[in-house]
Amino acid sequence: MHETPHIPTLDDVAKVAAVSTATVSRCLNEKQKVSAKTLAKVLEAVESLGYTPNFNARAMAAKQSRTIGAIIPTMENAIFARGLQAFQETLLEQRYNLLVSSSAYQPKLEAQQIRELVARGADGLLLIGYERDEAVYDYLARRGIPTVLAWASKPDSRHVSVGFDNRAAMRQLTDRVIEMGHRQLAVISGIVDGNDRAAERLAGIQDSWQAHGFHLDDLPVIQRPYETKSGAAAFEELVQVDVKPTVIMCGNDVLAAGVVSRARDLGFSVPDDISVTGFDDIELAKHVYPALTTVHVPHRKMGRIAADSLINLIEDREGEVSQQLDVFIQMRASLKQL
Amino acid sequence: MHETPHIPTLDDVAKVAAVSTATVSRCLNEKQKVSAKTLAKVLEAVESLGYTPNFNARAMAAKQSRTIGAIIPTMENAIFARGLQAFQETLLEQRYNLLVSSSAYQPKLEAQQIRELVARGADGLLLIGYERDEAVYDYLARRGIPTVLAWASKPDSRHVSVGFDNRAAMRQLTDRVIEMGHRQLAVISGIVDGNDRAAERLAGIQDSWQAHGFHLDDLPVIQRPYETKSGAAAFEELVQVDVKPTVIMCGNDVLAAGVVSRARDLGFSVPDDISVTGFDDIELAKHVYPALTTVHVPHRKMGRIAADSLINLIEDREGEVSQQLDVFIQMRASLKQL
DNA sequence: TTTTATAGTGTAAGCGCTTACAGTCAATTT
DNA sequence: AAATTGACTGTAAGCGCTTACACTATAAAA
Repeated sequence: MHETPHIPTLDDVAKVAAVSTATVSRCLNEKQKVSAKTLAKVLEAVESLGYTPNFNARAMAAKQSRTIGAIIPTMENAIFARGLQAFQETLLEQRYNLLVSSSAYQPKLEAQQIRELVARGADGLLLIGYERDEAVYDYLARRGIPTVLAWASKPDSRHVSVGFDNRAAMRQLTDRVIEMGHRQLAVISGIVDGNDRAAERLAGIQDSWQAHGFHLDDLPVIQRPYETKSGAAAFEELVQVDVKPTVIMCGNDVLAAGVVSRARDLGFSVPDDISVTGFDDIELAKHVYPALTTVHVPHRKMGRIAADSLINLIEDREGEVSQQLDVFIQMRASLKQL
Repeated sequence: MHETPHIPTLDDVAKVAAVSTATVSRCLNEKQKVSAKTLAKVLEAVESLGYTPNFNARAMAAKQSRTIGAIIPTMENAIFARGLQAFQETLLEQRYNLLVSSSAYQPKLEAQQIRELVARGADGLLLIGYERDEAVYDYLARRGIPTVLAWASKPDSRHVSVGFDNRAAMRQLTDRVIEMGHRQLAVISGIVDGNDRAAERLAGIQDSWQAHGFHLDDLPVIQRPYETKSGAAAFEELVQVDVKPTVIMCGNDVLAAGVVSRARDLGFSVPDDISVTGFDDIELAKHVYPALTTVHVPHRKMGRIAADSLINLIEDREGEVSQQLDVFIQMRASLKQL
């Protein structure tokens, strides 16, 4: 394929510095085991040759890579961006590197990416949500790959997770909505199939709805992918019925943003004609107009804690227990008292 | 650290299938060189053992990794998300994998990440913008690492780039703004230091401003990081002067979104009291209110072409020339004729 | 039938590193 | 002075894979 210019190796450095490869390796990884004189000599050789260690060789020989893999459903909207950024920053502080890939919400693809990352020697994995094929967990267990599940929480499960209770949070939001006088709800949920967070959120709404004595049949629900345009389209469907909803509760802020803008384009006033709620409290939620009432999730905190837990797990330290974070309802203009 | 369960290797597979490791390797990589019978036998062994190839070993032995590295300034806002997603999809189609890391707009960190990815055996690199230390380019050249620069375009340079002319685009937008009667402009630029895209965009505004016979001294410019809250804060500064601007041109949509919401919070009507423009046409631009007049960048197309170019480069095929993509001005409500 | 391809397989030499182990030598102890 | 220690350093055996090369059948050609 390519002209291969000579790339300096440990051997080259060793030769130039007139020491053994073992010594060079020590200079790079365990300075304290080497005399100051040797260290200087070696570093100079490294410098002059422009040597960079070959990561693959190192990982293979050392059987650890200081690399963490993360697989998120999508990079295309900001749902995971903030948490992941914090996750990465925390890892970096501890000299771990992050490899990210995205699964496009497809379990098959996710499973493949997991293998991919493990094959790459990831020391640990960050996965979103807990619902996946048992075979995947088996694989991870057999390989002894420490794994943290985030963005969801299942305290009773045997996996360590750092997240929040999607269901309870959504139930709480729904309680609030109903308290505020709304009786005609409509729901635009994410696609629940293969997405436990979406499923839990929907369940949370239903919990509240039933607890208030209403019947599930009277709760219109449509499922759509997490994209603003899906939210927009769904809105049009929902308002074409006889009894218009007084509030549309969305599975996340992205859907809600789509709803709000389409509503405005169609001449509806939010929240005077119709209220809208979201979930996640991403940037977008503050900047659409009217700003979204939503569930605030401490994304950065979650990312940070997930990183710490994972590293603890990898380094066999204590403190790797699951954590359930608190979320709260962020009231903004898109939801109105009736 | 961890109990190390036995992880099956090529040797194990070879033993179980009663063939040599070379044959197993062929079954995995060059099926056509192997008899159907052997293939079946081997695949069965692979299956029964739950074998997954060790990536590091493979990369080391084969001296190629089918991995592309990308370093973007940030994952935290959506500027790069869409293009990167398309980039990844295109790579995947050709069986290349993507490794992403972010440099937080710090050249030093970027340089480090470049070495990191190269050390990991990346077959090629995607970098944003062209402005970086010559030493970095030297390093890349010495190692023979094919590199594509995106989100910017410098046709005369020796590097291959897939992007658009930030300066010309912003100049065009500014021409439009001035044509629409605006004479009191104010600019919220990104931080231009170490960010050639931001610098070019600012230069584009200045080009137009001067071409229309105005003086640079009369063009208030402030630089802020690409965050909505910076845009919001900058807005407050800009309107505290005697002669309020009739339009605020922002270095990108993120800043503009911040401006628009803060303006509203402070009781300004956009665009009646003040117009606002952005750049990039990310999702956010459509969903803030009023929607942003901005420069539309074909992010997905750019990502796709960048991927194709890079692969061509790596595989020494033709067609790896730089491409400059067309952008256009997307008029929306945030900019008003005076 | 003998020669010559050809398809399929095995052998073994690395790829660039880490690290157990052994060795050297000067500084301390006894 | 001999023995012990400890600080450095070197030797060499892998880590799990790919691939050049050699080899063995079998089919095609002569």
